[in-house]
Amino acid sequence: MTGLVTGMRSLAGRPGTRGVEIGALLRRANLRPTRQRVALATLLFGNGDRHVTAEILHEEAVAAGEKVSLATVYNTLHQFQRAGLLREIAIGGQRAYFDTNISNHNHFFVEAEGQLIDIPGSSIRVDGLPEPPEHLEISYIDVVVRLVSK
Amino acid sequence: MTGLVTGMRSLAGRPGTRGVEIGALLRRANLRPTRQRVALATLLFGNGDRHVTAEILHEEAVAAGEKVSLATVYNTLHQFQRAGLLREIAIGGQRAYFDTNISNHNHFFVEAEGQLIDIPGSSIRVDGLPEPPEHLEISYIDVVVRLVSK
DNA sequence: CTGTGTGCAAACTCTTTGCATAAGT
DNA sequence: ACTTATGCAAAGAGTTTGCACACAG
Repeated sequence: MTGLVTGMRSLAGRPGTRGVEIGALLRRANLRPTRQRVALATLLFGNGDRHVTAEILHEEAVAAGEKVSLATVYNTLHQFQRAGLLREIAIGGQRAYFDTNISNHNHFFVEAEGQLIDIPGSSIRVDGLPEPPEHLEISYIDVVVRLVSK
Repeated sequence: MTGLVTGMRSLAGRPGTRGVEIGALLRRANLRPTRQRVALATLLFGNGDRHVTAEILHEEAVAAGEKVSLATVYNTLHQFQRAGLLREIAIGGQRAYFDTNISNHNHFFVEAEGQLIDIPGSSIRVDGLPEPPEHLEISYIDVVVRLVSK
């Protein structure tokens, strides 16, 4: 059995994401560039890869002076996810994390702080995976490396 | 960089678990063998490895004629987990899964049905893991292989 | 008896939804 | 104008908690 690079199924590539291109990014995803979406997208994609919860993103938007409701943040995160701009990370617990890095990669999870750290997709290889049951195929492989204090 | 077998930190070994030993199992964990705990432990450990949610276990207990409240099922699952008899699996979503197999292993997750399937711990190897950040060490490595219909 | 466990209901957290209003094209 | 998005508040899931009663040792 040969090694497998982990990560999610292939997605449409995401364009460069600085400043003024946010509108185009949204339009390409068939999402109207409303004020709220632009604000959230700017927070998410305007400054490198990020891991956010709905609540964190909402707080940031409010702190930045944007009038956005938490419900809209949830809706928007899911719209972005459907559009392939975000990926949801399963870390257990009740809070949902979204990752702006949609390329092949995995995560360290610092249990004490609920903090996620990227592991480049090129580093980890998973070997020895059994065949999936009949009629099922691998969508993607999640690797979460849990960290605790030494 | 060398390969790592995935799984959780080492735990006190669990004894064989058929029939009459349940009481001893509980006592060893410093948990009084109450009627409810014995009933739940029997459902959990009496018949091979299992993956349950609180709700499923509660339904089974009720179906088996046991008078147990859902709150007690939650309490009991967490007590068992603290005692090292169960492990919680992070599959994302809001439902918490508990696994009676506490040895090194990982999971297929059938997204359509919310079903978990064990992958023996001896099969999977993770290679190429970067060093964790300062002062942190690996607690365990979660590998969840998500499956979808072909 | 004494202390621990249980059951119930209420509280809590996170998330989703329905519907009137607002905004984009 | 026409359609889609937003905001609010309420509902919904899953889970936890407080406290009186019940039970194991």
